[in-house]
Amino acid sequence: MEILEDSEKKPLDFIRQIIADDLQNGKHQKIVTRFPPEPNGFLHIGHAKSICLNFGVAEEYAGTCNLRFDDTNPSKEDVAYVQSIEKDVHWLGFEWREKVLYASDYFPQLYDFAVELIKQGKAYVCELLPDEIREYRGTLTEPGRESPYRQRSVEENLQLFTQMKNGEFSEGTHVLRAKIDMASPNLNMRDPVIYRVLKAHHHRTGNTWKIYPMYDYTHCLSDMLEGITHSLCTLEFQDHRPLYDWVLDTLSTPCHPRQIEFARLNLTYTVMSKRKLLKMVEGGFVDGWDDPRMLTISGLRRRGYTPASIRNFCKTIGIGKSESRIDMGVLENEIRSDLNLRAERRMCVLDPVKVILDNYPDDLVEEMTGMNHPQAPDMGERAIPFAREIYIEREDFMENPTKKYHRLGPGREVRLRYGYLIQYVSHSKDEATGRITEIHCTYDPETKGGTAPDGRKVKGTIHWVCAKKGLPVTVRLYDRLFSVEDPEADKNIDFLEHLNPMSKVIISDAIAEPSLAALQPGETVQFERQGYFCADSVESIAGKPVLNRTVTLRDSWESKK
RNA sequence: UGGGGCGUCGCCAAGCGGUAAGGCACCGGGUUUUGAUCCCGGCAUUCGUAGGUUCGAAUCCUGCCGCCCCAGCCA
Repeated sequence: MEILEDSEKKPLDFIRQIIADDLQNGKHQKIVTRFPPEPNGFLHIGHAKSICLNFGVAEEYAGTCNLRFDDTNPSKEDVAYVQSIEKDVHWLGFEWREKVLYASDYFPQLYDFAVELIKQGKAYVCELLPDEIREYRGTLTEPGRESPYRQRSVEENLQLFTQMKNGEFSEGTHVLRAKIDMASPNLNMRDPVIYRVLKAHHHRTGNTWKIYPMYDYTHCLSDMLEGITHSLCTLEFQDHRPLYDWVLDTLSTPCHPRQIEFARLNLTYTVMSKRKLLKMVEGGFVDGWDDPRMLTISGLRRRGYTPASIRNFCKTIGIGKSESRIDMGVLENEIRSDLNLRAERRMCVLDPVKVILDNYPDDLVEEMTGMNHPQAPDMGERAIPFAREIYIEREDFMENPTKKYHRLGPGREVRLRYGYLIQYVSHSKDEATGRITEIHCTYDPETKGGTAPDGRKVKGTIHWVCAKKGLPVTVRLYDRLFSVEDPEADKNIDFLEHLNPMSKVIISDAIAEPSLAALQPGETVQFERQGYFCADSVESIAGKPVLNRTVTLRDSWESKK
């Protein structure tokens, strides 16, 4: 089935308005954006927002978007991350024209620009210690003081910078600083460090460099070198824009990308920072970065989210500058509406209780026919075995049913989906626990398939699985990771205190209709009346899928009762 | 108390001086062999707040209030 994405016209967000204007008034003929992750962690749903924006805008306006790794801090980065990031961006459905780019590819040019800055008298080597630099920087309300090394001659700076490059100084002793304004109300402009000594192994340049450029200095120049027209980043970089512009203006570069900031994504019932995600992984609170409860791209993929649902989600929430927290229900709604169209329907009993049809032949096994998708006959049908003993959901039987409850109970008749109408006879239970052990019913032979020739109506239709032919499966019921909307609301309470203890419930004795044995890893089906379930891509084995619940079906009964 | 941002329905979000789009949620009703889907209908006299300009303001101006970000040799 075709991947559906809503194509209704949405008003342009403020970034697209700027871009459309720039194109229309001729400022640019073609737009170029970039997605610049640091390879120091896994991508999450928040990155997806940025990816959809940058690659999306490029697609919509016939431009290009570069995937560029911002790898200027070798002490935190690793190739393993670049691989997972590339995989995730591809999986979301985006392509980059040129080969993958790296800020580290520009190290030689960045170095030359630094020399140029020194020659202009706009940068100097500072020997203040880290603590001293902080002290000299001043505070939010008091201006900083100038470094005693600020007035060095160009020659001396050149000499010292060369020595830095040659590895003659140890980490923390020398930095190259831009000479801007120690009294600026913007702390980023108080002679920011642009190069530091770092003797770490870099995943791409190895040990050739002993000094590494800082983000602010690197990013604007990398953008410029690639001819980026619009450099889109999150709100916290707003204060950095003057520095971004200063570097490009001071070096009088041939082009000057425009940095535009937008609000990052926040969702209810989760946390988004890399640091906190890392803490959950390292603390063993989740089963790794791709735990289906994690809102990492790899976690969502394993959970059963589709690329289209994530792209639609990003489209729905839009782009703006106000900080917001999107209701998790919006994301869930997107995956439901996508899966509703494409997932085949199946039956699976999660909490089985046996039903015996007293008047059904002892050794007969019939084949019932179920639609793979009631609204899409072209998706075909499958056979479902039926016999005297079946399992139904424990919650589909009630000893003393209320008026609104229209499932099985004393005196009740219900329909077994694609099966027969059955009539309650008796039930037995464990007196000690009150737990129902068995239910006896009779079936109406005239109602095969579920319709009564006399036209009588039954209120309830329940799902079932043949006891003899059913396939035992392991099902994991995943739910929101946290039990409160904003786990970070109270600064005095560790966010981990709010973990939802029921976020992962493993059911090892569920019983599914036999056709489920054919489910391939990564494939998703709808268990009727329950939700969408995806065969786990790493733990499923041939003929025996392990199922992850992606999301439940909407349930208006749950809220009514 | 320095600087930079943000404040439109429960949650997002259009609106760009001419009299409040849309989505999610929610509430009704219809269809239904999934209490699902689908379909119909309802849901801000009001735009943080107080003034001002104007025939006319959510949109322009001023003050006030609230929230977020910034003092890494992280990105």
